[in-house]
Amino acid sequence: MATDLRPALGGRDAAETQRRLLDAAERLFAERGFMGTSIRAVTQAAGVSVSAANYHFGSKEALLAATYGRAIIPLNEARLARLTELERRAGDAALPLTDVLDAFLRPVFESPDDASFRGLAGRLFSDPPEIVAALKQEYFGEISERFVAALVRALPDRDEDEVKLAFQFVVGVMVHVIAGQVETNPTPPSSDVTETEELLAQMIRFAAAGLQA
Amino acid sequence: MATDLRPALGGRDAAETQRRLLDAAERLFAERGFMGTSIRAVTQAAGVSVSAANYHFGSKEALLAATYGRAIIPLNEARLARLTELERRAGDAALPLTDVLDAFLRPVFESPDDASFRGLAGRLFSDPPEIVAALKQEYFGEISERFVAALVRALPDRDEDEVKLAFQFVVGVMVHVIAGQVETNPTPPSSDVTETEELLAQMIRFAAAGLQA
DNA sequence: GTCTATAGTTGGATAGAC
DNA sequence: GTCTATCCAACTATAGAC
Repeated sequence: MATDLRPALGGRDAAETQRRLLDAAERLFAERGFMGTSIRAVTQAAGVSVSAANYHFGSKEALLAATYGRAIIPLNEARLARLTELERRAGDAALPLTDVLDAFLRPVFESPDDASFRGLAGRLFSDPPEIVAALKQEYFGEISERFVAALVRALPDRDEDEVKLAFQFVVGVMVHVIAGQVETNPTPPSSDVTETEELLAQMIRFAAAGLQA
Repeated sequence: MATDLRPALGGRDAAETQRRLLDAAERLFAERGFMGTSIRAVTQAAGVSVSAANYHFGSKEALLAATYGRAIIPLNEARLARLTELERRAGDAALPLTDVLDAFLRPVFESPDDASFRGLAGRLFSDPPEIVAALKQEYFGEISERFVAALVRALPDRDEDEVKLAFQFVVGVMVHVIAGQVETNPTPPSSDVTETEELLAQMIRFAAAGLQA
């Protein structure tokens, strides 16, 4: 069934090969970082040949860039859509602080099925700068500016430089969580979704209090 | 002058070679991570031969362990000394929250002259687990337990699991800052020391508010 | 204690057959 | 479009001279 028409010639479908490579790359780059991940490890996990990766993406760095593109563009679109909707509803009034934080954090935690792509976002802050600086600017620069501006609007009485600094603290919390460094103590009857929801609520509460302090 | 008696035979002093290696390793492991740093890069920066590193430390992983030992043991001693003094002064009363946070954070930011060793602590949370898990337990396990207990004592009305979680958020903020990911906007007449002091004060204020929320 | 030289792997990338 | 085979550079670690 489905649309799995194999090409008449040669091996697998090209799109399928690329998808498998990106899936494996996403997981491995997230878990082990760029320097800790070899092309061979990615291709082996994807079940394709080493040269397939170079054919489809050109280089290891280009594979990383493609991996970020696929994972983070939808995430950032979700963030900006939520923020835009908040701004529309608020009109000229101050933005509600916890809603702004929710718009920033929630898409990170509820997007895809598995957690691997979350760690990838964290690597923007720990992989060597010459590898990820451009990607960080591309995928986090605008987001950062938009949300800082929103937080300044949500906290009209606070000094702007202090809000900027506190936003970076919030990013630190987020990165730490998505890097898998936070152990939760789930209260016994707890599904994955309620656990995630609880963690998100705690992060927002922590961040909101810190921003208001 | 001084006690720089060169050994009668052979090249340089062994202790001096080790010091140079540890200095270079500290900086490079901090900046580029374990996988991103080659022994050759370390020995070249230290001005010694490749084999000197293996002779003195045995392997790349052992060099990393030695680097952590030299950098973090004094740091943790300072943290625990401050905490113990706080507990002594408080007697049976609740511990003052901001003082506990100060005891945890201040030694990280005022210890050595240069910033390289700070980043090393951050690598405990971003280098591949099979490399740093044991080091993280060794150099952060006890510290973490002691400070969580102190924070629980400082916040007797708060749920213990929530305090544990919030402590991990504080660690996230700290790691983000020591990893060099936070840009400060220093108000013009600002020396390094007042800038650091200001950053520390902001972190403590942010963390204290989040913990109390 | 330090060096040069080298062994033995593993890495990224490419050529050429199919 | 995919594969096998290969090149070449860089790596960790060690052997052996001094």
